[in-house]
Amino acid sequence: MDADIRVRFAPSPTGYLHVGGARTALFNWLFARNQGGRFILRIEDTDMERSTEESYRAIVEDMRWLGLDWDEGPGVGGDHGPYFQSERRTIYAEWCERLLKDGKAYRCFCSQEDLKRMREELRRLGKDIKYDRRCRDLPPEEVKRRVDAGEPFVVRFKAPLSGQTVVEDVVKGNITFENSTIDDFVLLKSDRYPTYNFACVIDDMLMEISHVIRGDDHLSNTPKQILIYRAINANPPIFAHVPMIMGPDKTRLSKRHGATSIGQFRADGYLPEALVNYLALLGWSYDDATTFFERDDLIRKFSLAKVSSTPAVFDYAKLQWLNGEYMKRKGSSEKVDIVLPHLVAAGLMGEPIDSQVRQYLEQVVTVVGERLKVGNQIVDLADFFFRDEIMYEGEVEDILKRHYVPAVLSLLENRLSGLDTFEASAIEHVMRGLVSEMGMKTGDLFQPVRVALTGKKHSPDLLKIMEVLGRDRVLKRLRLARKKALELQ
RNA sequence: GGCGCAUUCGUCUAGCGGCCUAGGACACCUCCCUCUCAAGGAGGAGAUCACCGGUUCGAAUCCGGUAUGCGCUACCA
Repeated sequence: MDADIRVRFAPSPTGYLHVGGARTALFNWLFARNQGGRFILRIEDTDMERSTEESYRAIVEDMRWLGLDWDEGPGVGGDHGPYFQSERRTIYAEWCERLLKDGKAYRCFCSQEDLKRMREELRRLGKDIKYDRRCRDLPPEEVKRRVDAGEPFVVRFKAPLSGQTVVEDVVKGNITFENSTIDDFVLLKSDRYPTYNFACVIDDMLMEISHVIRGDDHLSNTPKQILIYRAINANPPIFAHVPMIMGPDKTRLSKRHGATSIGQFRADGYLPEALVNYLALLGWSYDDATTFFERDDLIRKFSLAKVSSTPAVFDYAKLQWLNGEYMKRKGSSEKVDIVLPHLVAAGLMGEPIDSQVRQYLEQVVTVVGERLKVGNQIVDLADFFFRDEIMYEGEVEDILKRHYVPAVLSLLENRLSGLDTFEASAIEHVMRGLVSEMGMKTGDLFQPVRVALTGKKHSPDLLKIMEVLGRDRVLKRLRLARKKALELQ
C-alpha cells in the first residue's frame, strides 16, 4: 500500500466518454490499484460554453459501467474537494492573485479581436505565432486605472525569456523545451474562469497528485505547467504521457471512423470486461503472448514501464473478437439479459417478460451459441424466433425456386406431423431418412428448409432451431414456403 | 511557419547490441469437421524492422540527418 500515490482522471464534460478518455482513465485506475494508491475523479468544467450536465452524467455512468471506481470525486466526496473546477473559482483566483503580486503574472487588456488580428499578421509574415507581450510591462498606475475603469482583462503568465524547461516523462523520456518558444499564455480568462493549464496545475498540486497520466496531446502543455509549478514553489508530479488512439486512417479517432463513445459500445451490446481488456492492450502489453486479462490480472500486472510510446489504431475487428471470447463464457441466463434490450429495441419483444418467455429466450440464446459476439447481433441472428411471418426475399428465393422443393417440403410436412416427440434427434432421423430415400445431398433438403424456417441462407443448427420453434410453427412455415415455392416455379 | 512526439507483418504488439534466417494476437488464405454460418482443429501467406549515413567485431535495438504521420501553437480541454 502506498497512500502517497494519487492519480486522477480529469475529463471535461463537453461530450461523451470516448475510447481515448476511457483508456486514459483505465491506465490511471490500474496504476492506482496496482500501487495501492488513490484514484481521483475531477471534472474540468471551466469551459462554460461547452460543458453540459448531460455529458457529466454520461461520463460518470460510463465509468461506473466500465468498473472504474474512484476514491475521491463526485458522488463519493473526499477531503481534497470540491471536485468540480467550476466550484473552485475562488481558489484559482487566490493563486492567481499571488502570482500577480509576485510579479510572475500580469494583466493583459488586449481584446480577442486584437489578438486574432495580431496572430493573422504573424502568420502572414511567417513568424512565430505568439502573443507580443505588449501588456507585460504596463506601468502599475495604468493597470490600476484600467482595472478601476472596469476594462476587461485576462491574466497572463510571465514566461521566462530564456533558458530551458525539461519534462521528465515516464514513457517518453526527458524532453527539453526552449523557454523562448513558450508563450505568455493565459491563466485566468476575462470571465474569471481559469484556463486548463492553470486550473490543472493548481488542482493537481492541491489534490496532491503524484502522477499525471494523460494523453500525449498534452505533452506540449507540460513545460508550461512545470513553469507554473515553479512559480508557485511547488514540486511537479511525475508525468506519464500515453500515446493517442487513432482511426484506421491514422488520424485522431473520431465518429466518422465508427463508434467512439463508450456509451455507444455499451448500447451495441459490448461487454465492459471485453472493452477493458481491449483498451488495456491499446498502448500497453504485458509480454509477447498474453491477450486475455481478467480485471485482477490487469491490476496485478499493469505498469507504466510497459506503456508503449507509439500511437495505436483502434481495431474494431479485434474488439469484436475479444468480446466474442468473453461472450462465450457467459451462461444462457446472463446472455438473455444481454440480448433482451436489443430484441425489445428491434420491436421483436415486449417487456416485461414472464418466466416462460425467459425460458424460451434461454433456448434461443443456447441455439445461437457462439455466433453471438456482440449483444445487438441477436437481431440478425435470431429474429425468426420472434416473427410470425417469414419473408422470403432476395437470393433465398433462388433456393425455394428449385423444382423439387414443393414436393420434398410436402413430404417432410407429413413425416414431421407424424413424429411422436418433436426433438432434434427425431427430426434429424426423419430428415436424413428423407435425404437418402430421395437420393439427395444433405444440403439439398436442409437449404430449402432453412430458408423456409428462417428466411435466411445461414443460420444456427437447423435441427435445434426446429425443436425450439416447435412443431406447429415449423409445419406452418413449411406450408407457407411450399406455397411460395409453387408460385416461383 | 515554430516547437514537440512517433515510425517493427494490413492492425495491436514482443524486442531494450549477439538468443531475430524478427515471436504472438486479430484480420486474411487453404484444408479438415460439417445441413449453411459460426466455433474448433491443422497449415499458409504476410515486416529487407520508414529511408540515408555513422558508432561497433556485431544494430530492429545506440547516434545524426531526411521523409512521413500525429500533437501543441485558443480567453478548448
